[in-house]
Amino acid sequence: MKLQILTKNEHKELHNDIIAKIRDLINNKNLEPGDKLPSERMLSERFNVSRGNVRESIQKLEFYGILKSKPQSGTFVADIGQVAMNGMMDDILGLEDPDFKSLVETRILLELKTVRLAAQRRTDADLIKMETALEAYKEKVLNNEDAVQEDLLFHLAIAQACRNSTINRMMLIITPEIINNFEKYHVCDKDQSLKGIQEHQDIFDAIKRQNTQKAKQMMKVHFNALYQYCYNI
Amino acid sequence: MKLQILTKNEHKELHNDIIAKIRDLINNKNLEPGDKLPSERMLSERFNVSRGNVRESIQKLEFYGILKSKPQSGTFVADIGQVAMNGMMDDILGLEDPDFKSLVETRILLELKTVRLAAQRRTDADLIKMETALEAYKEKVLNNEDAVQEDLLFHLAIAQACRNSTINRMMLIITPEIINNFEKYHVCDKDQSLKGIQEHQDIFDAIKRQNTQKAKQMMKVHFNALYQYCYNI
DNA sequence: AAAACCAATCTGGTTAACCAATTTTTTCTG
DNA sequence: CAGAAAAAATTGGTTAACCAGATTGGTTTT
Repeated sequence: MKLQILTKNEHKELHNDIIAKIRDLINNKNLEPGDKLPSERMLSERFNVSRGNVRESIQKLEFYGILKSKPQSGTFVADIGQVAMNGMMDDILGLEDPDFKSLVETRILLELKTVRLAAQRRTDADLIKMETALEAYKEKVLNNEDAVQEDLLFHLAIAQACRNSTINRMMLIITPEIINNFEKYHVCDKDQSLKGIQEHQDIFDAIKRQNTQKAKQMMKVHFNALYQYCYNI
Repeated sequence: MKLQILTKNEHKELHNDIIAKIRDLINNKNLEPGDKLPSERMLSERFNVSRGNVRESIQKLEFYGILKSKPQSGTFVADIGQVAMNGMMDDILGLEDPDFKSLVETRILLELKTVRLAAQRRTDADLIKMETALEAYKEKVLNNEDAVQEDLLFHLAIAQACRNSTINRMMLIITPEIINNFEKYHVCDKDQSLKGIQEHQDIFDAIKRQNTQKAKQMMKVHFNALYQYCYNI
């Protein structure tokens, strides 16, 4: 086989192509939950791609819970049934790259929840972490320095305090994508930062006093500018 | 080097170990955004692990937006700054496996949003997809068959209609994990399924009439049993 | 006849060798 | 000496070879 280095897009297309072929294979062979897929070598030969590519696609399907690999044994169809499998496969293949609006919409949704949960569940250690991040943010802003990182860390500290590992993971996933878009669209400015100090302080105080309503309300205020901006792109 | 096959847990530990070492390296060498990391070969030698392990760790850090690989050139620190980088690294290293409660909590949060957005934004094509899934669900339940898959597909159809690729992606991530836990804890039963038909119908009707308030309310009702169950584990 | 055992085979996991694009260094030329 | 051209070294991407554990089918033993 000819060696060829792929661009990110070509790579993704090949990837999706293999995933679609695996789906068709499962359907054609009527493989049911628990059944074993042909070996990676057989698949790579049948699809006329390298074994590495097959492995990568299988790993993605494992990430989404559709397949399960067992070492030295084989790759198996997970227990989610044919109908669900096909539905999820279509979803996975149709996944678009996230746009800025959907990112912001999701971030606001998540953070309005994390701040409420954090107000309920925060420990003393969480408070210290948040306060540290808040002080670092203040110092940067008052020195007229860029404080995007410290802003971010304060929000991540809240997410950690909400004691929900799934939400926490999702915040981690969207955070870098948000940052990249922020830089691309130049969302931040100095005036915002000064207002931000008070807003961050209000949020922190509400969490400290375990006032869930107030915490959510203050977070809403904090996101107001971003919300407006996002919906006027 | 001795060959050794790792269990999933050992694999994860090695992985986190390498990530921590990369973080320390960036800090010690004071690498700033845009700077180049040592090559994969150098890292694998320095950390005394295989190059494949290093590659895998780098790919994870790329997923979270901390590093960027450029083919035939090198791996670079992303533009998020040292403070943010350290904060996110700690978060990534501290990520726990998702527990059932956090999954359900997150699913309810996401779906109360998707149903509202779907009611606003659904197209005719979305309606058809949802109705198809709904009819399949009805048929299964009325025939006294297991309908977990069809249930799931209806909810995924709503998620697609919400026109938010990020939320959609997150629904896809947690869905298989939810299913696995459902099976483990035997959440579903027959009585729920019969009630489920009416609840699904109510949700669908509200989305069709674009009644956002009603849609959210009906989804809340639909999740009530799950919510109670989850908080009493 | 059933159970225990063993070796050949098959599997996913792992490593090492190889490739092509890029970057750096050297050499050549004006 | 400066600049261009060429060659050597470096890099991430890719493929192929190898490994250890699991499976399987046949054989032996009880």
